[in-house]
Amino acid sequence: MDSKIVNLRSKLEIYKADSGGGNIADCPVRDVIQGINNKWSSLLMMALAEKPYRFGELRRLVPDISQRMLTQTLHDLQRDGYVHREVFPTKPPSVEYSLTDLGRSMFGPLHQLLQWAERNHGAVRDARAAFDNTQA
Amino acid sequence: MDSKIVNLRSKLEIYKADSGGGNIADCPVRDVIQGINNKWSSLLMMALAEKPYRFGELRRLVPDISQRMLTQTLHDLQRDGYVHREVFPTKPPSVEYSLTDLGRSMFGPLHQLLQWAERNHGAVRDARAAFDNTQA
DNA sequence: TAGTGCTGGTCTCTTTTTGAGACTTATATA
DNA sequence: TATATAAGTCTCAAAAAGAGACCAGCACTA
Repeated sequence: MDSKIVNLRSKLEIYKADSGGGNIADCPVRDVIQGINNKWSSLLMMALAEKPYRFGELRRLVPDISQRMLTQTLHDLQRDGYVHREVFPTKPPSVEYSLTDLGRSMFGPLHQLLQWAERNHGAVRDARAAFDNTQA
Repeated sequence: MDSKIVNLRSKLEIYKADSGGGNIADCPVRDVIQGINNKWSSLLMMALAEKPYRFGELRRLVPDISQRMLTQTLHDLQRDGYVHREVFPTKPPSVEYSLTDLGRSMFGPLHQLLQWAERNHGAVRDARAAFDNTQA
């Protein structure tokens, strides 16, 4: 069982935990991925990859995000270094969010995944329908 | 504001909602992505990309997933067509999970993203430290 | 023959996360 | 004077996730 954890670590060359303790849970890749892999992050990355947006623009662009989660997700993206936040001294002050170089770098592979989803959503929809049929 | 939604749609060529209503919320890409983009899916995909595993093996492989979420995530991955579930008539019966062709196809771009995370977790860690410093 | 462990789950309860929506502060406009 | 706008915060309710007990059927052991 433990040997299988080691096995997965080596095969994927991805589970190189800094701790060295072999505990899959404090794996740096998971740490990074969980910042990217959540409901709103990829959507906001997608928007900001197009061009910088202000807070209110993003809110209108993604109407079903709550203000609370927009604030929080942008904050997390900024903390992880993907997004730059700039305040302009207008009245009232406006805030612009844009991708950093790191953000643009990360958006490369993310975009590939999004494109896969675009190309294959038909297949996924069919799979769901088939599955739901066999269950019923 | 509505023109900006259309703008994002066209630029990214990704928001082609079946509804045609222009509502970003019922976008097929988001529908697919949310199945992939969650805490445990990518981790289980990563494990199954290596080789098929049984339920209990996966549980030991990812010690911090609850049995409840393992069941549910595997179920969702199966429903979306990424994972095949096969019951073997051993005593007690064992269940093996493996990737389908669709699953392997999706793992391609997902793997690219995981590799990005592997290569750049240092940069992300540094960004977090810097951010936390300016806040304190 | 009673006890233990293995399999792959489900069920219930608690904790965490998310969502909905009111509220803020300062300024500009009607 | 009343209203709007900006970018949030705050509170409360709802949804999702985690912890851990429990289940059935069979094999092995004492």
